[in-house]
Amino acid sequence: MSQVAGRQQYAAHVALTLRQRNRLSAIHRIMDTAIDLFDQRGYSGVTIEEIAAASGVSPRTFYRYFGTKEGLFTADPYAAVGVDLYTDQLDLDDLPGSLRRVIALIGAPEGEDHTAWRGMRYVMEEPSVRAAVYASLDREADRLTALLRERGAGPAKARVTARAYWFGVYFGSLEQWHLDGRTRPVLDYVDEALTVLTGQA
Amino acid sequence: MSQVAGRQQYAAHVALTLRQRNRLSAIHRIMDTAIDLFDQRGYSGVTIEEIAAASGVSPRTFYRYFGTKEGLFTADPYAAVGVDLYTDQLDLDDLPGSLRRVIALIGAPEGEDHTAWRGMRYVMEEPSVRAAVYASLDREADRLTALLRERGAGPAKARVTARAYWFGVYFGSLEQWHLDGRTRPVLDYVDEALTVLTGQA
DNA sequence: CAGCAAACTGGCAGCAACTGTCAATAAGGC
DNA sequence: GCCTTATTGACAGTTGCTGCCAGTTTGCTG
Repeated sequence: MSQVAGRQQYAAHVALTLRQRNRLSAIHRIMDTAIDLFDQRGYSGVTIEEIAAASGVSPRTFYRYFGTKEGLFTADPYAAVGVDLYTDQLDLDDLPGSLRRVIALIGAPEGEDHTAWRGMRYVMEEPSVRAAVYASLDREADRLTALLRERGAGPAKARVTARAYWFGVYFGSLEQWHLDGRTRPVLDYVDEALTVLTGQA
Repeated sequence: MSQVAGRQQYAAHVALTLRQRNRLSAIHRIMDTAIDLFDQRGYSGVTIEEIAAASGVSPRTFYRYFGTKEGLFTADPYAAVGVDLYTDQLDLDDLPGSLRRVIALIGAPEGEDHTAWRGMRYVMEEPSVRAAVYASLDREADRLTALLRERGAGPAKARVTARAYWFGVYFGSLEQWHLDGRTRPVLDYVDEALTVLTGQA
């Protein structure tokens, strides 16, 4: 989820210490600054040193926050604060519904300039970023596989289902939506994709 | 296909020029040497400079052949010779059968030491290698999506199906097989995974 | 078989991503 | 207001990767 559009403003209702608030605002500032620069000069045309300088932070700190350059797109600011948006929405008996809720929660699809979706272009078009997002999907699929197994699903069923949902339906829907120019609502694409898997029209 | 175990001996029946033969043997030599070194000191414990030196090749040439360090695991030696093993096996009206043929063709699963499967460990366990393999799957899924669309499938159906097959069934099966210690035949896992998608027991 | 164009290789220089270390600084409990 | 502890910045160093050019090998052609 957050790996594709992980820069949100929800969940401000958690009590945060000053350090955490500073950290969080720095993270958001760096993310915005970075995408501004990318929009100007392209992803590979911007160095981390530049991003750090423009954000008023040392390069070393950038790495502490994001780990890698691609981490800008996969880091979930709220994970550091202990908020797990994904698990809250998960219902193992209703994966389609869970997926719809996660997508809906990420942000309103209308509005090309919605800050949450500005990074989508790079996720889809920049190979290294795309690869990093896939690694996130991989981890999520692993988590889901384990949960399904706890519920009694066989290894094959659990693994294939989890991967089909995350890589096929989730990412596939977002990609198709992006390729179509983001005109129709994302949820339409998700619904279409879900019927392919579940088989019912 | 080849991205997971792309170091085979099949297709020696193609007429090759001296340059191509030299290139091919160098590629195989480098791959073998590299995995030997990895087995000794771990993936990140070996530098490309060392691999090149041990293979009797300049580092620059390594990059010309493989592009990246992970390219060792995703490069298909036979693509350079114009052999497309995948397309030959593809039947759009029988994706399950196509997948079984591709897996069967990669190599006999028996024999832990079969040279084709030595790299599997790194594909599964080394994050950067895994990511590179995912990028390969991504490309294959794209190809398959386009082919399915040409056959009249809708965008959602084509995209979700292609991704579910490559990421879910193909990679999922190999992973499960690897996790289980490579005891039962791979094709058993593929069959199990296929029934999850197609729905029939 | 000689000669030539093309492909290939190696070495060098350089950039940028990333990491370990340690001193300096800021935050939060007492 | 102090003292512990987490967080940051600066520095130096390693490694993956690329552009460039000169030297060599290959394989076609007259």
